[in-house]
Amino acid sequence: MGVQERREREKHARQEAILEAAREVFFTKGLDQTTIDDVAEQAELSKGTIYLYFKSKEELYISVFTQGIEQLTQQLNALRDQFGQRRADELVLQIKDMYYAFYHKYPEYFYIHSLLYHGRIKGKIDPVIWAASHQQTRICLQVVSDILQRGIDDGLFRPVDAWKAANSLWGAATGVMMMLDDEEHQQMVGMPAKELLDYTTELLIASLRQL
Amino acid sequence: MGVQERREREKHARQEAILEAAREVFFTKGLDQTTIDDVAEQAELSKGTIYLYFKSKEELYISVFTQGIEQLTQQLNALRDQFGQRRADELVLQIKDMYYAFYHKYPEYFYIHSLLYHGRIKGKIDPVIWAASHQQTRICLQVVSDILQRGIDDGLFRPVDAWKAANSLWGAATGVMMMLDDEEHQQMVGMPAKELLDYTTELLIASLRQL
Amino acid sequence: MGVQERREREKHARQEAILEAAREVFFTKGLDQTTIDDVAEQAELSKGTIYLYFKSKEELYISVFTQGIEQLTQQLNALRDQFGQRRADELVLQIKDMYYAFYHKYPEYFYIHSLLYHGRIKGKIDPVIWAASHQQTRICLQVVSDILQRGIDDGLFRPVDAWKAANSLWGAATGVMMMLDDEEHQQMVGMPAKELLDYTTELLIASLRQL
Amino acid sequence: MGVQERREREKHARQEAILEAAREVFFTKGLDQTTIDDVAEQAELSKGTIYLYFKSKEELYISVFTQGIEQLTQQLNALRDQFGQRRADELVLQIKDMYYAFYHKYPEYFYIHSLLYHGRIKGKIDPVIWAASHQQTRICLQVVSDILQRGIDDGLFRPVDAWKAANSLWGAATGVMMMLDDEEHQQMVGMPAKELLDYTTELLIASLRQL
DNA sequence: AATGAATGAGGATTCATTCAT
DNA sequence: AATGAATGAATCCTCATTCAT
Repeated sequence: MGVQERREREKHARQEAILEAAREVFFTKGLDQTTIDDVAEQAELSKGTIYLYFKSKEELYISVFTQGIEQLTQQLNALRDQFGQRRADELVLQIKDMYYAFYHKYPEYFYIHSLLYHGRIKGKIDPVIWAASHQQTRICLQVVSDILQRGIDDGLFRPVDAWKAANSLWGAATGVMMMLDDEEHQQMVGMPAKELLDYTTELLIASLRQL
Repeated sequence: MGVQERREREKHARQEAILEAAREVFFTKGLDQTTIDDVAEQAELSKGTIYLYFKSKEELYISVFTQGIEQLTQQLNALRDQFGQRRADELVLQIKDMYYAFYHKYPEYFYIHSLLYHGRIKGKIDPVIWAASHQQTRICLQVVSDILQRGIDDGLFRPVDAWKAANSLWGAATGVMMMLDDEEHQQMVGMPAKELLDYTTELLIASLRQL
Repeated sequence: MGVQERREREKHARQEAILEAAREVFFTKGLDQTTIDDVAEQAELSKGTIYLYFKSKEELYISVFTQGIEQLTQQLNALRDQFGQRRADELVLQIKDMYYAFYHKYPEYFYIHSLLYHGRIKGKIDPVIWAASHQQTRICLQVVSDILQRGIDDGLFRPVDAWKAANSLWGAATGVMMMLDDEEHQQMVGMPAKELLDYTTELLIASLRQL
Repeated sequence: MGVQERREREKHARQEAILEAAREVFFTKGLDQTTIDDVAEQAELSKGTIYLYFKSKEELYISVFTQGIEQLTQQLNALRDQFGQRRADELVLQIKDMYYAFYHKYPEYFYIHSLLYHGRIKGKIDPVIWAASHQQTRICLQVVSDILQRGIDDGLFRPVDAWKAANSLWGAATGVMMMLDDEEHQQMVGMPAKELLDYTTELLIASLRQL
């Protein structure tokens, strides 16, 4: 009895360890430039073992991605519980900072779009994993939308389409962060990513506010 | 004498043809998934010929990128000439539409950041070409900035930092377009990219306006 | 004491079960394309267990082969007991039908020659098992030879070399059956394997008959 | 002009050289046990070059097979031209010897059936090449059938179905040769393959003869 | 006896780049 | 200048076998 449980636990732990190692290398080198050998070495396991836990390099990659989004979702859900205690505009700013911290830890997450775009990944992974990944993103956006709606209900924001505004905020934030991700680009612009992000968010929120 | 000129002309024309072919395939498959054979076939040339004109796959890729930005720059410069005839806020909206059209034709341009980020490209290309690429981007942003400044001077916009606002607009626009680039993501959001772009731009400009 | 016997029995039963499962997959996919995982799954056992009963994939394969030939031998021996009741030419026809039925059930047995030929197997299996496999084949041929000799003694067949004729019959039967084993080849020839087998046997027996 | 011709010639010569090298190793080790490296080394070329001429290991294998059958076809066609000069039964014996010589040089050709049987090959090769391979086999059988028909028309053979008899002869010959292909099996039987082949053919022809 | 996680050698295939013609 | 044949390093994935539990 206990044996099976322990095995289960160990198996899960190993899977987590592989994901952690994979994140490390994928974020350093990108999907195409990362080899399974790289991941195996980082995880201090043999190549074959990686394939015991993940069917292909692509599935491993998307799993890393999904896990990351899950973390973000958890944070957002925790925030949701503070609905009663804070004003909606404060919550939005908190989300922004949360998102920024996430971006700093997992910048690669933003580049996955490029791979989706070219169909580089789609055909090679389990549809279930694929769907889960999309679902997570939806949940993130939904939390933002709910918060905005709350602000509207409270008379803090104008009666805009909360979902639309949430997507605007999310997209704009992503865009400015990505733009300043490149070191040289940042020097050209002459300000840190955080500053531009704050500024952009400020502009958007100001627009949403009830006059 | 005339011979040399003709040669020069032909050489340039061929280079343009290769760039055109390369754009076609790079945009369809992405850098890593594109082979030189793909480019050669598209250009109806032999593999070896490609290497007569470009030192490596990476240099070819960045050249495509640079050329694209050049086109955008030209359009923006043409706009600059209308400074006297139109209001700054109208010009900004025109730039937005121009940028959207550009994005529709060359979505890949947005993904190059991912490659820059991983250093996938930098070490393999001629520094001169590299610098030119950055310079082009600066010019684009400068035009937007100039237009905003003009709006401020005209009392149309609040006295914000034009350069900062230009970067906000550019980054936000890029972000929302990229976000809705993925077909499935677009379905999840439930609105076309253009609509979200228009909405986001509207919000930002409203914020900039003199009350 | 009784415990040991039961253990012995169980062990044997399990070995049989593995052989049965192995036959199933080996005959479907061939030696090289079959994995031990395939066998384990079919047997509803773990990979490791297979290795408790058979030293290697090759030994398992040859065991399957030997077991099949043993079945054929048993049938042939049963036939031998009818020596007194039937004419030799009738017995030969019965053997032919028996062989055809065997071929239908175990076509793979004919292909093992290819593996023997390339030495693909020899070095990897227990010599005892190997010798047993050859011995079985000899027994089959001996039964046919004995029947032919009986026909000769009875004045039914011409006084030919019974062993030689037995080998002719066996080889020819094998050849025509294998030839029509391939679906497309069969379509090309335009007749079912059984028909060609009957025809060929008829021709050979006619030749052996006393005029 | 001459350049293109020479290139063409060289290309063909290289392809032939690869086929020759491939035959060598395939016949020694069998399809599954042969690596492309083996072939490349034998051909004194690099691995990549092999793939320049053949799409996959399987296609190379079937090409070797087809080329072998082509040789046999040529020999058979040459024989056809002697129709006027020799009796049909003599021609059949000549074909038998020709087939035996072929078997001695290319024993592997007989084992290809095993690979066809398991579908090991079919899905991985160009249908055109595949069809050609079947077509060649048909031609071989047709020549034998034509000769038999000639013998029937000449009153040398009984009025049997020539196509059916041709398939019987071909299959039987293949079967006895394969059976004695294995060295140990041959020792068990106690006679060389040629002797059993001659004997079997004799029996079959005797059966076909007009009494 | 049974399990199944871990290993790592092995092999097919691809593709950027070179170079002789 | 243009070609395209040749190269061989690189990489994904498989699977027979071992071994600790």
